[in-house]
Amino acid sequence: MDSQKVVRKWQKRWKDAKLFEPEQNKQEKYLITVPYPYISGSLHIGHARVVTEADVFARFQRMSGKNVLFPMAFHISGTPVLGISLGIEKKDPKMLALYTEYVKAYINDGKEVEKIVQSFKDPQKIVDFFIPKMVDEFSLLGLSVDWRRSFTSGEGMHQKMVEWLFKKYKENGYLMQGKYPVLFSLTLNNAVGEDDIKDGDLDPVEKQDFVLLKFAFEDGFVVAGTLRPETMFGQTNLWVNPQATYVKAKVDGETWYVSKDCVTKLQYQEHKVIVEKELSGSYFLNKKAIAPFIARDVVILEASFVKPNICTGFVTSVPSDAPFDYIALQQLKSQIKPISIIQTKGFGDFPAMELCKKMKITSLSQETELKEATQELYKAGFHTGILKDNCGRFSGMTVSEARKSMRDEALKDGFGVQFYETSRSAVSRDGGDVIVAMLDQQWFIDFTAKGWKENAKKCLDGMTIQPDVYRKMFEDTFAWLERRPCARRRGLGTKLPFDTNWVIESLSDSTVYMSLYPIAHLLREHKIKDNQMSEEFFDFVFNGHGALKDVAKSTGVNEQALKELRQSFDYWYPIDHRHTFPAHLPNHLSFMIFAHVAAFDKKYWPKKVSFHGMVLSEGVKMSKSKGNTVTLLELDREYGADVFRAFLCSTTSVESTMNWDKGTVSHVQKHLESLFELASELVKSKKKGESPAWALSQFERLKKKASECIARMDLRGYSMVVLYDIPALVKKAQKLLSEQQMQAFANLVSDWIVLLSPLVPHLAEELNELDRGKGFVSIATWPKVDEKRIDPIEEFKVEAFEQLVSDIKTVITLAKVTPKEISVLVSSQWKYQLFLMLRDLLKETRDMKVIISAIMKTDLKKSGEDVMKLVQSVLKDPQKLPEVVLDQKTELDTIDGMKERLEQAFSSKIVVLAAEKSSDKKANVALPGKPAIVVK
RNA sequence: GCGGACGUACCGAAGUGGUUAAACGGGCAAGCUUCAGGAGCUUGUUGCUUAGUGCAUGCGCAGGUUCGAAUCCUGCCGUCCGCACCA
Repeated sequence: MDSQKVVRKWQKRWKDAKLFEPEQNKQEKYLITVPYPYISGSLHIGHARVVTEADVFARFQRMSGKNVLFPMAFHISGTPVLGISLGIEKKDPKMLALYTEYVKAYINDGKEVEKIVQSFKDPQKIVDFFIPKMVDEFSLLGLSVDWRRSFTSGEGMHQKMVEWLFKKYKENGYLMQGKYPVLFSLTLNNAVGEDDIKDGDLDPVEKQDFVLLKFAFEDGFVVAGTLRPETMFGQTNLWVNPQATYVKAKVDGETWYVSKDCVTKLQYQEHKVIVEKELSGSYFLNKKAIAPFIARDVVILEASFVKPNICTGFVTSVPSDAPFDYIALQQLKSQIKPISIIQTKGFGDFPAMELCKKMKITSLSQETELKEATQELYKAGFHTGILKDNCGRFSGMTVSEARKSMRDEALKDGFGVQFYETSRSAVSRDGGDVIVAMLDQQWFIDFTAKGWKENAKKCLDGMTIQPDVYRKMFEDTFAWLERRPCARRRGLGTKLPFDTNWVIESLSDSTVYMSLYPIAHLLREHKIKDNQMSEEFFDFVFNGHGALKDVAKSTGVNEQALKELRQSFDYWYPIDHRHTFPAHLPNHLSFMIFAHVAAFDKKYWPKKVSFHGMVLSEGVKMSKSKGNTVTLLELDREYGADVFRAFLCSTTSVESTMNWDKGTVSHVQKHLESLFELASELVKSKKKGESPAWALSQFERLKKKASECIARMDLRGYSMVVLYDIPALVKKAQKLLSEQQMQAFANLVSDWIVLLSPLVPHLAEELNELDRGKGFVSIATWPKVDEKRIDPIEEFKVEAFEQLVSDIKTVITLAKVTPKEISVLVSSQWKYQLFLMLRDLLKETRDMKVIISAIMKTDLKKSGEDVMKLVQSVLKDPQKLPEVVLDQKTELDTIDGMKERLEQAFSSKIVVLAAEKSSDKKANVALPGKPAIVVK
């Protein structure tokens, strides 16, 4: 079977038949969504997981009689696309290579490739190039997506809808403005994100919150920064780098001494700085300054580890708790002794000294070890440290309390100033320095606004969360959500409608975009212009607010169109189901809930979220550098959609990790091929007739299991049944049934094909074409389970036969004989009576006394001793009691009926007897359902 | 540190108080089949033991609740994730 050909054949037919383009009707609807993907190049199997799982489930819902809408759109907001453009423009070799490779996957002509890559200097060109490719690639998976309703977050309808949302936020008092520190590129003169910073993804840059402390020095202050104000009672000296350049400057009217590099940073953090003169670091050597908190003279010593481009270029020294300071003093052979200030669990008076000794650090050149030691002490101190008696009014506080109190006091009393610094030195993609800048008037979403969290909680309480363990995480997230910056100075997206200098940040603009799915194609059809999609417009379409006539008048949209839009929205909304990744929980999904409760009437709040697991390739995370990325193009070429779908769903439960491993994938591929052959064989051989009850019963049972599993989105359980259990049953039937019976049994293949359809739709369509010759199995009705067909007794008889065969084999092996005659001795009559009684009794009690006394009241008493033994052993090991207890006659007849097949199987004479009629001592070991076996 | 999840065979994994734990998939081994390869089929894959279809052990470790625990509770060990403004 040529998978590519089959995939394309059916996808074309589905498309031509508009099979997955639903409109509102009288049926119950089901709107299932997945996160819209961000464009970033070729799609790979990581992207494929969420859509495939959603698709399998969507197909099942559709076949179960619901009107299912599975739509998809594309996200282009934010800075990553800009980062790509910038990288290409600045000829970043990595970026060029990456995108050349992406484009090459679609375009053969080398010159054309280069031309396209160069065009990516314009971000819109990236969007225009990749989106059609993404649609094609997703389609290759066989998704039942209605592509008519797709849009990007850059389109007018999306932007207008986001504007509407933000106006709602504003009206509700959910927005506020304030100061906010951001990473900032001096050359780009703009805020930057992870994507704009060189190696920002590998080694993320954070903003660290320092306190600058002022040390009275000459006519002003030497200023040193610290992350650990709680250690200030342990200060012994200051450090300066004599090789670096410093300045004397007026900062907000005071005279400060700081490194030259610090000046710009101070300016970007809202300080007024006028440089008076430059000074060498050596100017400060061995001079004294007065340390804050301890109000004592400390000497300024030289230290090469002090970097002028970090903070102010001065560092205050706390040798008791800072490994760098301790080692630096050691190397200087200084007389200065550390002052013990913090009691840290697991350490004595001088943790820095202890740790350095333990880690064998003796020199400042061991920078890596020193950093590690600093980290460890920082952590240990923060979690377990308590300030000692020599720390003034802060004595007895924990480190975390003291850090806050001392910081607050320093800021309040004016000898400290807040200052942000990057966690490492960083440059933007164009090579310019990245610093921390303070933005004024930053816009925030204020989740703490009155009533908002309560409503969000109400929405959550009404939602299904699958699996439910994630509910608590939602609750925790809601609890700690406070204020979130929601707009930036740059990036693609929607401008804040009431402050157009700002672009709405990309997570905040993608919270309610699903609301466009019911109407996107209609907006296009009716040629509704951007400027017509006003606040009144969305109020009407989304919430039914306002009068049709008024809205038509104010927007210029005709009443019929408005009515249609409104009806379509009201039909499809709310979202019935969103399938997504747990990483979205603390941000996107929580924001989605908050945004819905902020802007939509209660009946449109989302109803269900389900979560899926991670994706690995060959046991590790997929990444370009590891070379284990599998793109959807490769997938299509080598395996085809059905193999992926079957592999994903059968090897991985929805919530666990999928590991793409080629060995297993090709097994699945082969399995599908043989499954196809098996099913085709059934289609060809089926004839009217009667197949035995046990086989029908087992098939019905599997059908039931598959239906139950897929209904609760247990895709793995469902896949196992349709891919493995059913073929195993077919093979068993082929072995045990006569030709005529098998031909009759083969009729079940039609149901099987339907059951396969959500999972492997292309293969199922092929089979269906063979079987019925027309129509689409993709929209067939899910088969009903006929409980009446499930017959445990008939099934038990077959199992008993198989068990008997296996037992006889064991006995033969143990007896080491080639049997001429095999006797099957069916248990004595009284044991059936006992087992039946025991089965009922065991349902009520496990108490031996009660059971025995009940049994001894009956005529079983005459077998007294044997009964006791048997009851004891059954109670000890209740599995001895078979699921179904027949009577002696039925068992005899059943086995007698198998005689011929047994004789064939063992090429031996078979004698079937009741235990009572046998003189063999083995007859006693026979139990109901477990006859004794004697080989001769 | 806080919060959450997990720990079952050689591997992935099913089973969440009661019908033989390990279904199912894979690996490995033996046998059959095939000119060969690929593959397919059968059997086996905790230990002990046996003239008889057996017994014992067993779900990270140690306890507890229960007639009965992989499953519930407690403690310990180990692994993973989140703790934000980043899509």
